[in-house]
Amino acid sequence: MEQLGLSEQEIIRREALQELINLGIDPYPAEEYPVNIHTSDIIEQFEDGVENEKLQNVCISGRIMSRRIMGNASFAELQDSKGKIQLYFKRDDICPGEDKTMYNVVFKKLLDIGDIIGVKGFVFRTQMGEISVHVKEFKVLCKSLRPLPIVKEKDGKVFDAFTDPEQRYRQRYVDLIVNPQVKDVFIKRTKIINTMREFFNERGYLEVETPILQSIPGGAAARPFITHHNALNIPLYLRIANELYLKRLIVGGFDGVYEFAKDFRNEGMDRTHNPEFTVLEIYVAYKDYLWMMNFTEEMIEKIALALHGTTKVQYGDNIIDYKRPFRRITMYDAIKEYTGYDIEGKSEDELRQICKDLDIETDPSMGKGKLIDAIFGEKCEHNFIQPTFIIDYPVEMSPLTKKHRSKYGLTERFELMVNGKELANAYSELNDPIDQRHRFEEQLRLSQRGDDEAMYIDHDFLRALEYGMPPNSGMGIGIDRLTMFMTNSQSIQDVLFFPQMKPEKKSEVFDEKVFIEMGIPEDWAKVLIKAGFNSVTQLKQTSVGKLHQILCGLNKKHKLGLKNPSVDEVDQWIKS
RNA sequence: GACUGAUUAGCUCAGCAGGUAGAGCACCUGCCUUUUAAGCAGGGGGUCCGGAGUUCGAGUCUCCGAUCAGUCACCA
Repeated sequence: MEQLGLSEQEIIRREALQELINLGIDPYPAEEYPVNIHTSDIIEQFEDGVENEKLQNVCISGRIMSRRIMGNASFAELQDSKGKIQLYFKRDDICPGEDKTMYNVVFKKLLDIGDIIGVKGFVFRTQMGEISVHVKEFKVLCKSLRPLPIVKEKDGKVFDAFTDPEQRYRQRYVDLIVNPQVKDVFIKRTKIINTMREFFNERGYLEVETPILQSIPGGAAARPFITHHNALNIPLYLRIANELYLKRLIVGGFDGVYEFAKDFRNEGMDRTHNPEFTVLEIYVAYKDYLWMMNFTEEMIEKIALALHGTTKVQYGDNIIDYKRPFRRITMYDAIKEYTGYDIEGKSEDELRQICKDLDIETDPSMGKGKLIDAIFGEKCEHNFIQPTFIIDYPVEMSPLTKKHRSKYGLTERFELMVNGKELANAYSELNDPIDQRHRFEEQLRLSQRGDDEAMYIDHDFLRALEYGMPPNSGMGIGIDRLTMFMTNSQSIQDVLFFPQMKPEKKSEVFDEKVFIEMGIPEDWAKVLIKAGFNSVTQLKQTSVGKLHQILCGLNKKHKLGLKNPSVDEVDQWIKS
């Protein structure tokens, strides 16, 4: 009965699976396969006319990606984790004796594109000049029951590429199999993280883990995901940031702590936002934001070099140069540069007027900080394509940042802009507990004014500050965005293995029980559903003769092997 | 959440001005012992996203819904 839901090709593959079993071949063997080399190594190491012992006896495994069968000889492409190589199968080499089953039946009939096999043989170059493995023996390692999308390629040109975004993201495993460039992005992503980790570890900073379930979602302003702890009977939030916990560790006496953290924000999704995302946050004691700027530059330059061997990286139409030093400009100068307005010392009302003049929408809940942020966001941010540090943010926008050492009303904060987007954010951290309390209270006032993004007050964090937190500087950088920039990916979905999607539409299963209860045998009930009957009324509206025809037809078509009912029987089913 | 567009075979896509649903690859049968987007000759395969409507007749027109994508809104 199971063939009812399957395509023709899937049925054929299941039949092949059964035939393999009938031949005594285990399509899913348990034992280790003694692979001794990767495809890419073979291609690198092969030299014409050079006797290479290792290549005389290779043992590789992977997935069959294409087959070209030509009578008693065949070619196939095998793909492993590192690449692809062509295989050459010759009937009389595979089957030296009388019995040609392994070639004629197993290889030619029962194997398919997508199957995973292991082969042993020697490396040679074909007349057409392609380095190939001449197969002496092969072994089925895993039978594939679903046909893969077929992607063909010639001279670097790809035909029938598997491009549908929905399928690529939902079935990333398929995407990874047939689109080799995809793998590359994720390898780079890991390389970015490893480069950063090394950079921090070299300096003696400690990688730590802090809570993801928090009772106060602090450290940033964003709507959280809420969950519930049954045993404690309290709400818990998935963290929107880990900043306040890392600072507690600085209070505790560590010189430098960092965490690659999954954060969660219950907000819109688009090309640059996913509800869960990864941020690196690092805090270093006794440093300030000027030090942190140099540190950040050095780190990013190093990443670019590690990935590309150069500081110049293509992103869309632009070439971004991550060579140190990056441009630095204050937020006020940036606003002056792009709007002509000098907002230094302006009151909230004056700022509101400027917004109006600049055609920027405001609402009454917006304080000075938000107004300035709106001007910057609307008029300036997108202009900073090359890496640029925007420094000295207004105090109202930065409730966790130390006041500027010399400029009144500002804080010691920078954001790194690249490609017109925020990439990193850093401060000289506020360690004055009394000031911190005032800032939180100010946030509370904003929230009472209707700003639903103002920060929550975390009293335990304030208590920690009261014990004394050494001066320090912290920096956060979005790993997903950094990966996008470093791999020329235009969508965050391309740098996440499994981007958030709406749940797959479950095919509406009309319960066959309803038919069974009418007295229809279970097998035939399933056939009826296959035939598209989803309700009793629908069934009763169909003439008995037609129904009988449909049922017998499907039975034959799908080779179900059921005994056809008589017209009278069918009549009784729908009469009841 | 709003607007626009997409949804047809396993995959990539055609399909008109309503009239029995098409191609290439994949699949099946046969031929072919160094091919390569292999080739040659045959063949099967579709709830045209779902539902309702208009019509003698809907993949095609109208409405409702689902999913995806893009833009915007939201998002320091």
